[in-house]
Amino acid sequence: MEPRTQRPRIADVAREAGVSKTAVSFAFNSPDRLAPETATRIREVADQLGYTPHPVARMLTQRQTMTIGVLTPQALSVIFSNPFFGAFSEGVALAAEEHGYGLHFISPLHGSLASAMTRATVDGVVAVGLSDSHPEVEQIRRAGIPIVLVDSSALPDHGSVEVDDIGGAQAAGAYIASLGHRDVAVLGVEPPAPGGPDPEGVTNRRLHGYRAAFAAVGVEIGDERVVVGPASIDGGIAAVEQIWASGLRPTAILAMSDAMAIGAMRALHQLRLDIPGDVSVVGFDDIDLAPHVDPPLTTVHQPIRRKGEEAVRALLTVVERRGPAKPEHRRLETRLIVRGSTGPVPPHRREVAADRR
Amino acid sequence: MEPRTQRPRIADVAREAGVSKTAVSFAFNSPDRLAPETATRIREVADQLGYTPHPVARMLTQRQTMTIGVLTPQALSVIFSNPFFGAFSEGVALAAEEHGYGLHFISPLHGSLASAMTRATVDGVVAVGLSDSHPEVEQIRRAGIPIVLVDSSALPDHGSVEVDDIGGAQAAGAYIASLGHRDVAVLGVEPPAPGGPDPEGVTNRRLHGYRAAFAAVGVEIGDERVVVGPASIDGGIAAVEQIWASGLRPTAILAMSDAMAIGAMRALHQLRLDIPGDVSVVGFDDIDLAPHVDPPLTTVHQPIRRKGEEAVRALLTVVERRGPAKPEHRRLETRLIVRGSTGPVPPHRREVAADRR
DNA sequence: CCGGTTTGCTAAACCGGTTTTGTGCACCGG
DNA sequence: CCGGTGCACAAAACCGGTTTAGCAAACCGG
Repeated sequence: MEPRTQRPRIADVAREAGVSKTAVSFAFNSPDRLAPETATRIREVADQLGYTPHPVARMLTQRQTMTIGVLTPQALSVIFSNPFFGAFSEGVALAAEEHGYGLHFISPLHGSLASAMTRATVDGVVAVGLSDSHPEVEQIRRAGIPIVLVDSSALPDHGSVEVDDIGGAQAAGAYIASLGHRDVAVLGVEPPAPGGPDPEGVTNRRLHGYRAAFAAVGVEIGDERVVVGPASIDGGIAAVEQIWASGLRPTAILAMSDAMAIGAMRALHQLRLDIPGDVSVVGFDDIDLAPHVDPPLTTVHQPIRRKGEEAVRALLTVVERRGPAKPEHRRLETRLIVRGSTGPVPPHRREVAADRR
Repeated sequence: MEPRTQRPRIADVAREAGVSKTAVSFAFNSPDRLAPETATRIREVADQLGYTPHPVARMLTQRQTMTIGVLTPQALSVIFSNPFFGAFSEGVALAAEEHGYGLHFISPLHGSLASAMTRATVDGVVAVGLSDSHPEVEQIRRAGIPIVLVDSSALPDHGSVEVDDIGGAQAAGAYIASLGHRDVAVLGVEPPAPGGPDPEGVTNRRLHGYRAAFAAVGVEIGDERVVVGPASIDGGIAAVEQIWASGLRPTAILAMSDAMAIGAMRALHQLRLDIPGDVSVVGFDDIDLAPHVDPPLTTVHQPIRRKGEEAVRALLTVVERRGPAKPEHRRLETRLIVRGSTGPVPPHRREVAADRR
């Protein structure tokens, strides 16, 4: 009465073709070990029955999944709202496809990254924005899964790909300072871990760069001038609203992501402020659309796609050779790209450097 | 001499705890079938050994992967370059995470979607832009994998989610026509299948809408005015270059994706043309950044995220209940959003309707 | 005190393949 | 004519778990 199992199994093919399971397996995986006509006969029977080897069973015996995971400490639904991630995924996908690997996105399941990890069937993972402060990393290594960290070089014995965050931020800060701005605000990206600002995280590295640049002109960027939020347009809008609500009136905004910068511009526009006439805005990432927004966004360029590609390449070198090759640590360049969203500080806000504190 | 197998297996835990494999399995999956203290003891041993059940083995016995696939007929690296896809993925991810499912992206492996499918371990797939002209669909159904089609309602016995492409395109066309434009060009999205223009595809539906709108004012949009390319910024640039190279000088461009529209604007800008003064541009999708580009993009809005969500929901209703519930077919609304990239036809190009053919 | 049910666990079968080992037969040189 | 080698396939073990069937001891009402 039960319709039995839906899809044909290897045993069905074997019976139908009058051979053993072994023969069927051979027909698919090493046909040269069979007499040619036997092999073809088996295959005929197989696809006449509509048989394809069950991928899970195959994974189990071969001990590999031909899949790499992309691990994010935040929900995919928030991650994907940042255009940066799309471009990054593009790079990851490019390298993965090139090597015949599939892509599996892993994000916290019911709030737990750890439990999501245990469900995931991957040969290795690219973890973005995950520092060693995350206990998950330890769990992954215990599971013996190769891992490459993106945007955090925390673990020396695992591969990593990052960019020169400090240098990029410093360049952006120095440029803004050179335009005469002394009253600035910083828009930081939400730390992945809700538990405090990760000292090794992207946010802090970039902040360090900004601060270094302004320290050089004798200006200190206080914590009250740094507001963090999700790296999205809405996040940028909310951040600017918060800044204005707190009474600050900066003449320049340093955003750690282009999406936030664009949101900031929208919010400023709503406040009837001109960019860059009243307020300058500089982003970070240089997403594809950065040159196309109004005004064209001055931002720190980072090679987003290459970041994804390099991460996968680094991962695959350790995945594909059994032995743990010495982990690669790669740091990619950043550079400031000046477009139209930045300009000199407005005259009435000009102050002598010594004026301020 | 061999370091044996890396990660501990269930048998190791069983031996160490002095119980049977069954007991260990129970300790994890149905602890109530064990004496409380036995269960806790087993778990202690387990995580002291660093044991977690092997996900692949678990999949095999439970006959489910808790993963859904997103199937695209094009390489992920090209798909992800379209901001639309990021937003779509956001919706997919949201619904998937909500139900505890992981996400697996499936794209052609070595050029073959079919072989990529056989490798994929998923409980169901959301196929975007895949019509029944793709033989893969047949293969998937034979494998007994539930499927929901996005942007093509071709198969009545599978769920589908689409938007009112024709209506949206018609609205866009009618609006452009109402501004006096009679000389237009269309930027179509590359048909997923290299094998000719899929008559059921998105491109043709939208084209149908545009043509209907212009037919109403007595203008026929000839095939020479339709150029297709990848749905990306670069695709839009290339398409406009091709149009200009062919000698056409349209006063309005109807793009089937915002990314192409933005690329088109860039190319037009390079040609020293003003938007919308010389040429009007209208997109399709209404991506997040559409209001922020220069000039703000007039476009046809479609609920991108909801499309992803609905697709997953429709898929899960059939995945989660054994029996094949009657497939859902959902069609979402589109609407024209007028912003700044469109305007009246320039005076020197104004022509009486009767003038043209 | 006895037959029957419940409790707590184990042995064995199973999921659907791959891989190792084994076997019958043809072939082949000595 | 005979032992050795190679070929084509089969039998059985295995991958790492879950699930079913089963069994001994404890419990329980009469």
